Amino acid sequence: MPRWEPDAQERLVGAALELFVEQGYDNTTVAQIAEHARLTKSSFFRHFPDKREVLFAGQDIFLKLPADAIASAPPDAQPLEAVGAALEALAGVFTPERHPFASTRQAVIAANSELQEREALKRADFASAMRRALRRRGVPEPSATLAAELGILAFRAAFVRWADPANDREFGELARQALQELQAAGAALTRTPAG
Amino acid sequence: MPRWEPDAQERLVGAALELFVEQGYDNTTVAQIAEHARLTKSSFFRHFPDKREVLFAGQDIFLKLPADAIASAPPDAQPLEAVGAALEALAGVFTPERHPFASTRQAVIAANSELQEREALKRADFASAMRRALRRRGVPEPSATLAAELGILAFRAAFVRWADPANDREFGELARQALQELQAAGAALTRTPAG
DNA sequence: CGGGTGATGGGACCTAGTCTCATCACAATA
DNA sequence: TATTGTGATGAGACTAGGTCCCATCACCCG
Repeated sequence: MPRWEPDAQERLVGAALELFVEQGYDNTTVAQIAEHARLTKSSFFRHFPDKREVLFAGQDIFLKLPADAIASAPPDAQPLEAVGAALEALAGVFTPERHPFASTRQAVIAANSELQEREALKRADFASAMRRALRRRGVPEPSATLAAELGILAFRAAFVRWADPANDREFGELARQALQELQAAGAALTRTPAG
Repeated sequence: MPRWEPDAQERLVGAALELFVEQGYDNTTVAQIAEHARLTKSSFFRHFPDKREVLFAGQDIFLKLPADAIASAPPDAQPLEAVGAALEALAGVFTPERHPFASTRQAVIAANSELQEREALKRADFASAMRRALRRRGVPEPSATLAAELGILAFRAAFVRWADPANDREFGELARQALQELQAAGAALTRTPAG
């Protein structure tokens, strides 16, 4: 039995998303979000370091799951195979139930450059985590960085397709496909060296 | 004869960098920067939309120069050749005179995540500009995105090497080399398809 | 029943950023 | 010389994000 009304953080996230959709990110104050979650501004900042973070709660798994997947890939797996495993490790995050939330959230982010800025930083951290995991496998530079960035590109493409309202395919499958498409494009690009 | 003391923007940038180095980005207020440039807080925000932007003044050329270079590349040039031309178009920006400023600035950014966030966004805009320029040449997706991102990776690697105090090589040359290294790594990665 | 513990409320405080209005330095013109 | 226009600046009020500190409250444990 919780001491106070439970799930404060989830309430804040829900209230924030709701208000952002209704009246926009800029026109919503932290005090409003907190109020709608039956909390105060003080408590909001106990749960999130700043206003933007309320839309990036729990994103730490994007650092841990893929890195673990890369670390535990077969020793003889190629870098891009490990990256593929990293993306598939995230399939559990993108379930059909979370589809409405994810697409709404993405629409809010797309409407605000402050949020896109934060998202860009998160992606950079994501890429960095995969890069480090690949380095630990002995993948040299610049291959590790390149493979990690290919993973990010595949992730972005897969997410866009997954978030489409008409989509009914599973994220891991979309990610695998996106990675293969990038691989094919990369092979085409590097087949005829530039310079 | 200028009406007021000239070069207000340059004075603000100089004052900001100086203060950021001395006492850190967080511990420096906009009012302090303005004061050191013999201006007021009001004027600061007339020259820059926010505090971070003072370190990204004039970065618009990173959108225009590369895009123009890609647009004016020979019609039969491969995507990565166009990207190479885009990076070389920036050589004029990275002159030896700007070396001290650039490396100091980069050290300040490296010490503050708020600034890294802004830099990540700028890089995304940079990549997007190159991607669009490639699309206008008829390069299909995902090749355009991939080539643009390879350009960003090459740019980052080249900049790090150029900014090294011991470096005496020209930026365009470093960029070309970085791009070729990435190309080689990409060929190695895609030689043995994953999955 | 009294003392921890952790989440919360409340409010003071600082600074980034916006907005409005007055002022100033100079140019152009009469 | 006087007038008027223009663009950059100064000044100050105001909002909101974010920090900090302290009191309070709900519950657990001894």
